Amino acid sequence: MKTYSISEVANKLNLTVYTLRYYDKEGILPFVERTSSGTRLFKESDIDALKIIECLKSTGMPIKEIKSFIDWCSNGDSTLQQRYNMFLERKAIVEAQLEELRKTMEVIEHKCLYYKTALDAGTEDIHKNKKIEIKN
Amino acid sequence: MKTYSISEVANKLNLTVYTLRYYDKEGILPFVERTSSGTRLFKESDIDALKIIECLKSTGMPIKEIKSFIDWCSNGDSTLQQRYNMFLERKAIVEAQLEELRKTMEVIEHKCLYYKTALDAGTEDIHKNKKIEIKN
DNA sequence: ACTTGACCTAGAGTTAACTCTAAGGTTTAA
DNA sequence: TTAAACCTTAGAGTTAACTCTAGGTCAAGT
Repeated sequence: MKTYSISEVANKLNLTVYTLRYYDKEGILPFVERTSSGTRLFKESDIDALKIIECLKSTGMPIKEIKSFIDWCSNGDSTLQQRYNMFLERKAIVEAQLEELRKTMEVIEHKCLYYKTALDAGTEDIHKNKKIEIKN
Repeated sequence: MKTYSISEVANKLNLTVYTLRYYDKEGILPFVERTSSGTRLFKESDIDALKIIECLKSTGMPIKEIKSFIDWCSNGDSTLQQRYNMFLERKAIVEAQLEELRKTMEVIEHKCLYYKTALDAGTEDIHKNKKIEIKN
């Protein structure tokens, strides 16, 4: 079975070796094996697990909570319900994030138009009588 | 013209008074006026500006960069191009964030299904022969 | 044999964005 | 007039997630 060194994994996943060692220190890489001399050996499945870790991280999940999940994974089928609940919760969080990001996008797009108009007019004053214009 | 105290603004925008004072210290609230005794008085337009600041912050923009924008705003029409460019750049960033968040959502939804199936079966082993099943 | 380059750990340092404390000033209402 | 409930500043403390350094081990190539 093919294995990868820490720097190979870092390259593959766009992380640094420092970050991977930090993750290991925090206990979220308990599955990574070592050579007799102590060098980490990452399996293909370890890289898959790291991709899930990065996915959870991208939802804003703190490393301590990711550790709970990893611990559950190590504890087998008795933790299936917790893991399912965790992903349902994450789903709700990401849905809320998407909704907020869409709102943010609307504001930003509105500002793009605002500044385009101002730039064409040469002055921001073009927007000064906005409310009066709406009235008429 | 109606004005608001720092704690009123904090409540209105779901921030703390500490955060607002920190923003002021960082120089992103130069427009907020004071009473003769030094108490901050927030105008309606200051609250609007804070909403834009929160919008930019939600895109991951660091406060130092937000300060550049606020400084440009203080410098009038000569900075319209910079401000326009900044919002175009932010738009591209938010588009990328939306795209990544959608991908994250797909992974999370997949995991929800995965754990639902495992939970119904009572064991994660139900997923063990996945690749073989696809072959047949 | 020895250099090179990758690996290791422990632990210190960094950064951003708060978050709070201490010490003090002001306003309001009984 | 005095207590409560605000407000102020300077500056220290916190937290998460890295990021790096020092000092050392190990395996491969010349």
